[in-house]
Amino acid sequence: MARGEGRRETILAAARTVFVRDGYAAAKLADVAAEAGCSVGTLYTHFEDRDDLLAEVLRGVEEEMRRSRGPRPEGLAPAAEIAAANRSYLESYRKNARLMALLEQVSQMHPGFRELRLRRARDFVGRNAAALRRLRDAGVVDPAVDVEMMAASLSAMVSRMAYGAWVDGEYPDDDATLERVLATVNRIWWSSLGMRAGDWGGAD
Amino acid sequence: MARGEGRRETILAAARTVFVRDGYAAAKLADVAAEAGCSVGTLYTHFEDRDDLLAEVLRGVEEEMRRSRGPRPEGLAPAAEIAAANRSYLESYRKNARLMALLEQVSQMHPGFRELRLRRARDFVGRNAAALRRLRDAGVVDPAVDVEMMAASLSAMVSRMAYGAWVDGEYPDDDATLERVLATVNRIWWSSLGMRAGDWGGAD
Amino acid sequence: MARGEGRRETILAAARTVFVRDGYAAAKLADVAAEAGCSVGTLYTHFEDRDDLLAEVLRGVEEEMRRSRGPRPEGLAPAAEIAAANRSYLESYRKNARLMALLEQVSQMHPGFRELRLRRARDFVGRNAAALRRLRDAGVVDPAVDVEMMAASLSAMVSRMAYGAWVDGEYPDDDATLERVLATVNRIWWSSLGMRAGDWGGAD
Amino acid sequence: MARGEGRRETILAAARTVFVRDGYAAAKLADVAAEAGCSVGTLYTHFEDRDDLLAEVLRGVEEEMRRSRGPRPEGLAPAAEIAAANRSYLESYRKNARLMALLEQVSQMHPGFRELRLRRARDFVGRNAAALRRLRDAGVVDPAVDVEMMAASLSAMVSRMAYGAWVDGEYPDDDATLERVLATVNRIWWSSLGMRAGDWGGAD
DNA sequence: TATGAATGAGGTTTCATTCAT
DNA sequence: CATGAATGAAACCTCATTCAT
Repeated sequence: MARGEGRRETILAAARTVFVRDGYAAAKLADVAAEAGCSVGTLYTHFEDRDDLLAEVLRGVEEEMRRSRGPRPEGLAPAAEIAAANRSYLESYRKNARLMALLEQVSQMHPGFRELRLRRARDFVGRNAAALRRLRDAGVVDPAVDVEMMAASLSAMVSRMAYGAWVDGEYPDDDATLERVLATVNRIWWSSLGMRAGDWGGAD
Repeated sequence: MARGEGRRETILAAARTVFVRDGYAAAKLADVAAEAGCSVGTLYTHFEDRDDLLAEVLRGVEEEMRRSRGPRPEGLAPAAEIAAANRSYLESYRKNARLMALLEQVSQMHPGFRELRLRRARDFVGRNAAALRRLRDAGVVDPAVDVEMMAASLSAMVSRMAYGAWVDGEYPDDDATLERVLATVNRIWWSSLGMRAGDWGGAD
Repeated sequence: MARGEGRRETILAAARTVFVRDGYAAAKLADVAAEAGCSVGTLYTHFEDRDDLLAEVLRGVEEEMRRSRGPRPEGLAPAAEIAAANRSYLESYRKNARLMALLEQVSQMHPGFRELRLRRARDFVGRNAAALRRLRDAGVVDPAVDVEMMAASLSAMVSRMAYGAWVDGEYPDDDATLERVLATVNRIWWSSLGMRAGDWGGAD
Repeated sequence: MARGEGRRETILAAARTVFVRDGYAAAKLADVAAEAGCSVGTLYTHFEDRDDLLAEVLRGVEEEMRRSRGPRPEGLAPAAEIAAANRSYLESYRKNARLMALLEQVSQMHPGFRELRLRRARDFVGRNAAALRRLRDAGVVDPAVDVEMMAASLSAMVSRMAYGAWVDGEYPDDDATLERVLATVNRIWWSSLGMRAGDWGGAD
């Protein structure tokens, strides 16, 4: 119906809906077409094949998340900066939980999807590692610390907690849960970096 | 062919090989039968269906892991106890990484498999929470701490690091990587519990 | 191959051929496809599944039979009306004997098919009961008669004789058999309704 | 367990239960073995194959029915003799309705089973034809009547009504239904034979 | 560009039958 | 005679992809 770009976007939105709703294995192109209000043949006018369609969906999400995350805030205290990054990550994850689950699922099947997930993870780890390096250079953190591995570990903790909370549904899906998770991971971050309780005041 | 003594075990081993090698979706019963040296029909003499076969494979791994993990060691210092638990978990994960990946993959498809994974996760978290409670009652850990959430977070960190190391292959698959990961997560555990560096001496 | 105009009809005809020739259990979709000159997958473009295909075949026959039977003729003497109805039923049955046998067979397996057969039977009985009621109200038939049961019995007789003649093949499959059966069941109908021989003159 | 004959009878009883309960297509030898308390292999010690087992079951029922029906009663008035035969048939059918349905079902698949059913039907028709011939020779019935066809028709009526009542379940399954059916078919019999109402008094 | 009927490869599942113990 | 694990042949059904209109 709609021309050119509009049609492509419509299909992407429909595919996102269907893939997220039914999972990778159960999602059928016929359903995507129905959701998009076009025929299956049309899908092949705009996308290579089933996996290409999914890849585009995921690429779109990555873009979206990148946009929603602003630049590193200036002038925050280290503790506050960490808290802000964690909050941003958790909120974003909560909003896109079904998609993150989908990404997790498909990343085991095709190397292409795996790269997508790893890129996202490395991006998060990388930014955290940079923050750690700044703190180390500022003398806040013990110089002997394995910065790369610590950034990876603390990042892994946050992302897996998000998975547990909003994909596995291990806790009630409400704001209180987010705050509780956030408070805990923040505390672990700070203490791991050698910050004393006094440094945290009102940080969150 | 065989008299049916080890038949079931033979099939389980073959299924483990094939499922791990090809992934859930691509694994074919014909390949399992070929690997086991029996006909496809025989699989149905011992298992309900394809999913039952996989479930038994995974149940077997759970059992195996449970056995490989001995009882909680007596008389260790808290820091050493934590280190021992983490080492045990990481070593076990490393040995069964492909299966853990498989479990991750299928747990998104069938609730039954999901329960299997969550049970394993909750078991690990639960034991860690118990350890935390002991430390809190002993006055080592700040009484204000959210024990459940902290146990969950620290456990999540360890398990996700294992996933990154041996499923994603983010680091070289050697003993040095295991030690590096272990040192980092131990340090985070200890500092999160308020232990000072002096408490750790030679713990690992 | 074809453009899908008569595709559905082609498949229905092929299915009818195969189901009638091989019976419900032995009929294979591969044979239906071969007979229809299309691939097996195409069957699923037009029908839910194997049973849906058979149901549509049977529904088609029902329709066909309904059309072949005109409205109740006006101005016939009661005896002649009965004779006409019986002739119409027998001729129709003879023409579709294999399908009636198939319907009999499958109606024991799936409730849906059973309903199809019972609907057809009840329709025949119902029309006969209506005729009986008219004759009772006109004083031709003894008012004490159990109209429902008598209509059911006389209908059962006609339908089972048709089954014996053209499914079981108890008599030669020729026009003389039809006339012989018809003469006999007509005579039973008439005498059961208290009509004397004089009423029948040349009725048939 | 039991020796020789006893074992064979046990299996036959089990097979009867299972075939009647599940129908020909759904009946599984494994269920028969379970019901009989033996292994599947044992079934093959006593019977050729699945169909042979069913054939023996049906042959047993035929025997049983033959025994339950006594010799033609002496000294009854014709109307009463007819009524007695009809009652006997209907009662027997009602008792074995599930088996009659099974026989109907399988008689379309194998000629052997078909012969079994036709033999039973012809037996009933034959006895009725003999009665008719006696009545014709005694001058009760019009000599012009087609005795064979009339016997077949009236027999078909009775048997199909029994099917409708106790296989299709078109009426309540109680004694009143049996009496109602019986009264109706008797009346049709009698009037078809030219007997006047006065002849029937208390016949039933 | 859009359509949607046609394709067909391929896996899972069932169960009567056999035969070594 | 009894056992029951092993067999393996079939058949249904799915669905991504194509291509004539």
